[in-house]
Amino acid sequence: MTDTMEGSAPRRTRIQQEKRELILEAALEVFSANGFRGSTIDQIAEAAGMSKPNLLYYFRRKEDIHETLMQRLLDTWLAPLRELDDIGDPMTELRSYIRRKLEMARDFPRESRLFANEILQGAPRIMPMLEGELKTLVDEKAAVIKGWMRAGKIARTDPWHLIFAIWATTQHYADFDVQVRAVLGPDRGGDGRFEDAARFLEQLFLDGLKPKG
Amino acid sequence: MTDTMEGSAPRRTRIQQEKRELILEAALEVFSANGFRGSTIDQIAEAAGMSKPNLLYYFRRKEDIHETLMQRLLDTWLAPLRELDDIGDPMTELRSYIRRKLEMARDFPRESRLFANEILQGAPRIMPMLEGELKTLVDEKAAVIKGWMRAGKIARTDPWHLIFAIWATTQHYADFDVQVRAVLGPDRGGDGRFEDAARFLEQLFLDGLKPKG
DNA sequence: GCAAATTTTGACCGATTGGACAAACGTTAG
DNA sequence: CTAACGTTTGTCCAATCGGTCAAAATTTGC
Repeated sequence: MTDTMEGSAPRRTRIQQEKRELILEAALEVFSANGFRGSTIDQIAEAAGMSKPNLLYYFRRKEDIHETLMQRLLDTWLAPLRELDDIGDPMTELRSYIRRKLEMARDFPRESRLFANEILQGAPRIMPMLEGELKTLVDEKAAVIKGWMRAGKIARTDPWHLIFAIWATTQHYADFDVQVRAVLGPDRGGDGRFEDAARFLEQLFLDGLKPKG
Repeated sequence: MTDTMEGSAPRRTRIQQEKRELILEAALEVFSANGFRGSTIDQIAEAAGMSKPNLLYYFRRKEDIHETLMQRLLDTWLAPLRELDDIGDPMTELRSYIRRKLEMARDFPRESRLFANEILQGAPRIMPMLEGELKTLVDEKAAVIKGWMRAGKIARTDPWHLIFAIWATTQHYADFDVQVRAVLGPDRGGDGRFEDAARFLEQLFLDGLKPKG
């Protein structure tokens, strides 16, 4: 191996690609459960079924794994918001955005927790991305929502805080999963909890709590 | 010192009381910023202005500090929900519950993050409390809310998920503070963000997003 | 088949960690 | 004053951590 594996032209072997994927998968499992500092290279190596020095052959530092994981995460994580589009009925757009976010919390809880962990610790490694890419995207979508409000399609309110509320309520089911399960109990906390949540969130965001009539 | 400091009758000195408070305050700062495993006794000792062995004289293990902190936290953390009462107008009760929760996120962000950290890691140390005390309280308040729904005072929906949504949206401003600030930017992310959030959440929960009229 | 390149491993290292311990220091009641 | 008790500190230890390194094992290009 003459390459440093980090440059702009990775040029990787078949084995390198496979093993790196294996490591990233294992690291996602470990990091999301224990946080960055709470996770050890040994844990990740064991979860990936290889020795520690072998893992360090593919990622020279623990931080490199985390960084790679984080970069990939953010792209897929923001995809639903990117899809929020000006064309189409606003209420329908919002409803499907909420549903997509909730589906991500259900299908990718580890990614959600990894992200939550990073933010909780003050986002030391992704702060530039929050102030740059993320802020730009949110501002852009907030403008779209503002347009809907001006057109009288949805009630006037703060688009930024609306987005925060959608993030908070949906990701809650991934990040606080153990609490949700504990409170709902064995029967209601089963697989059906996501459908219940979907129904509730749709009603909350679209109708509020005011009694009808 | 003949006492173990752990029994049912602590019997503590004036200095012990003061120093233990000092340590708990310092530990809250450190634990909430770095998580349990990410925090070191040395960090806490330095934040408390004492040496590590001296700190270990008051709390024999790192885990004891965390446990004590967690026990105190839960009481104050659930106080707003305990106050949710059957008497009084349902809409007013819910509004002030939301406001109280948001005020706690504003005034006690470290406590919120400490709690979030613990849940994110799977709540290894407080699981019994979640399944016991917390579940009981939530079930009780869910019954109250259900009564309001039956009486036609508020729209029919799932009380448990309603409580989750209130938790998620309010605590979001403490747990994801850096993200909220980054997205809102220097001007809108200032001190006023909590008033904006309060206005938004009130509208969201009480009126929904449906355009009026 | 073979040489070069890549992959894997065991042994090891310095730094950090949680915690133990005895000695020194301070406080207080008689 | 002083003996008993409470407090503080310096020193030390074993375990764990992230990471190195050279040698062995394996794969790959020709």
